[in-house]
Amino acid sequence: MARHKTYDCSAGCPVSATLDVIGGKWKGLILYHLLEGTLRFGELRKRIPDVTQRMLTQHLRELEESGLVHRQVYAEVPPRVEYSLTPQGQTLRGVIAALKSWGETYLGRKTPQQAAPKRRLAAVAGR
Amino acid sequence: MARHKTYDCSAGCPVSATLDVIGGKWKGLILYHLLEGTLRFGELRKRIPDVTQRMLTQHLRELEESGLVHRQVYAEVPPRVEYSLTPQGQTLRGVIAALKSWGETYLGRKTPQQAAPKRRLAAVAGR
DNA sequence: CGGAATCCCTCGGGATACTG
DNA sequence: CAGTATCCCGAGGGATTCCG
Repeated sequence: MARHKTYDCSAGCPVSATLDVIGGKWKGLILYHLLEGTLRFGELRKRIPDVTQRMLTQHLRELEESGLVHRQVYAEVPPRVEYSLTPQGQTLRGVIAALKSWGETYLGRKTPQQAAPKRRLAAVAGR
Repeated sequence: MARHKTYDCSAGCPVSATLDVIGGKWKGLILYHLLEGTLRFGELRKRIPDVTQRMLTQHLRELEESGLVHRQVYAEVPPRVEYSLTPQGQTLRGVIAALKSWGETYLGRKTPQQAAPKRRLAAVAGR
């Protein structure tokens, strides 16, 4: 999103800024897996089965532009490209951990499907 | 309408699950502001200047469906609707705090602008 | 005041094919 | 293996208007 979305409340809302950086459809997963160590392009694909190669490439590029991911190309045949987190990327560990932790609790809690709040007869109250 | 994304790696990736819930364009901000207390619709709009009423309503609905936000309607004239976090929504405090904290550091650090890693070596295609 | 309903356009992102 | 390049569609989201 680095260059697409343009709500530049960049200066005012760090919360959004962070979400903008890690909020892509697959960025959270990519970062999560890279936190465990360096991975080749193909390895990332295996770990994130549903991502298309196009999206994986694109998101990796954006993460690279954001300074979170390092891309190491080896001049070999066949080609080899390894992705790893930059020092700055490593600082996301706590954030990702928080997201994961909360997500686990959330998923576990809502499993039974929380009946949709029927708003047609909205709850009314006086005061 | 507009159910959020539906990549149901729901079981496998809590990180994505969380991002799916708070990753909307304005959800982070909405949650952030609601963490400070109950707010009326109009008050939220003022705090998030760039959001349109349509998007604000839509995102609030999704957050409500996710069980994070409570919507309290008062049968008055003129109408009054107050939004607040549910107990479950409150559990996001730590997550939002982490996002905010990281974002502040990130924004501060990248200010000098980390020149794009131009790999325009063989790249010819422009547009 | 706080929406709901319409219109409409952008662009995220999937599928597929080709390449160094 | 690790990408690029195209095509293309549907969701996301802005602006505007109408309503209880």
